[in-house]
Amino acid sequence: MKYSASKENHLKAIFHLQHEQGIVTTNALAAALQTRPASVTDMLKKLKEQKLLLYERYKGFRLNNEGKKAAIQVIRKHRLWEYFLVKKLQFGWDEVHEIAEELEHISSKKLVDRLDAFLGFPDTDPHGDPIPDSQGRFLQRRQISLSELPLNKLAQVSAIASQTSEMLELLQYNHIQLGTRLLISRKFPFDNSLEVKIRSRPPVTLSAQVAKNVLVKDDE
Amino acid sequence: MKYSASKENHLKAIFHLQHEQGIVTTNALAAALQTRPASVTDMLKKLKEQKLLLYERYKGFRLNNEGKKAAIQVIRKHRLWEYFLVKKLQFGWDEVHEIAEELEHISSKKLVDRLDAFLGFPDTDPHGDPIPDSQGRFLQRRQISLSELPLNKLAQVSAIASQTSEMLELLQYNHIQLGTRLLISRKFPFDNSLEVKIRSRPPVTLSAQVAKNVLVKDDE
DNA sequence: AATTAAATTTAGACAAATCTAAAATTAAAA
DNA sequence: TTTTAATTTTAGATTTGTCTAAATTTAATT
Repeated sequence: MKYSASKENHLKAIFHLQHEQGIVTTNALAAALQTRPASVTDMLKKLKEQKLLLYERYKGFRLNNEGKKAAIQVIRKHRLWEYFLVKKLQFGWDEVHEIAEELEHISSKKLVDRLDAFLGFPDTDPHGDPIPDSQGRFLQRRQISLSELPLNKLAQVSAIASQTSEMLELLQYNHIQLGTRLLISRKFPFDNSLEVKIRSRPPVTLSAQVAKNVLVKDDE
Repeated sequence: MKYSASKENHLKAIFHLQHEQGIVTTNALAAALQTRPASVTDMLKKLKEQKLLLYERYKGFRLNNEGKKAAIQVIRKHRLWEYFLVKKLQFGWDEVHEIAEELEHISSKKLVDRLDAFLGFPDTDPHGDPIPDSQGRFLQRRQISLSELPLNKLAQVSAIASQTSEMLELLQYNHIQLGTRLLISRKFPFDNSLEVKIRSRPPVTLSAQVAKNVLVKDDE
């Protein structure tokens, strides 16, 4: 199925917001797309019409399976083109986004798959984001600092940035190690410290300094 | 300056028709673009408005300098992408046109120039058409058979396909050799023979068989 | 030269995507 | 729990590119 560039942009933005915020609001989507809430509402109706979106007026919305599949294909194209621009055409990683915003709407599926092969089936784009494969599967997950993790989002510890023994001791004391599944249950804006929950354990508090050095990936 | 995909398509089609037919008509353009004459007229007004086109109603039209420059940039993009698809992504030369029709509308000038460098500054696309350089100059001209040359269009002999001695003798007798400037002054549909004029000489007649084996390039 | 035919343009409509301003609904605060 | 505020949606307009049908202009024929 082929969708207009504008529809693809909406699908992609909803997918990202859904992923990061759990729930998507009309205002948030309008802000993400640099457009107006009224315009978003118009588009939501069309996407629902095309059975890409679960949506009832005033009651929020989210992509259904079809919508997610479509969004992932756009993301795949975007990230493959970014990879191409940086690795083959010598662009800087910070100047490729705008161009990829255009390239991602080229429709040929065959083109994307050939490009993928030409690039050697990369699984991470120049910004560190995972590139879904031809079937829409993310083989790699995005690695971020624990301090960037949204509230109540389950994640898994994937690396420790600064491996001083003092740091490792502190983490070990708090039962945090590679592979530990955790989520942030509270954030304290005063000093940016975090309350972290590990399954079937009392919550522990981590300083901003520690959180910055714990890298996590989305849990599925 | 940036133009819509539809405008770029019109500019490109006018450029080609202008080049091949000398004069462009509303109907011919509509046919080339698979659209309606009325739609073409609408677009002509907009292109005139934007000072890309010399146009007065009912009196025909042609691109001005600005229009030509814009058209050539689109053609450059189209042909570079075709070259990329065939040489790097292993597409067949006969399956790249449609994809290039989309890619040619990506706007970044920097992208095109980087792509050009990545491809090694090719001067001919996979169909044998010349690729204009970054400044819009055609360094290579298209080679076609004399039998495909339009009426009254000046061209220059660039190659002889079948070099039998009988053929060369015949050509020599008619004062035709590499570099000869000529034009077709008449075509005889009965046997597809041609009357050919060479500057300051009486016209000569060539059979379809001979014409097929004489290759020519546009003269500038 | 008058008539017919072909080409071109205008007039008016439509679809997609967007907008502003006003109305409806939901959420937050007093 | 009213009242107020924020969010979301509707109604109606705008822009771009397209269309059909009718009118106009130019070209071709008799």
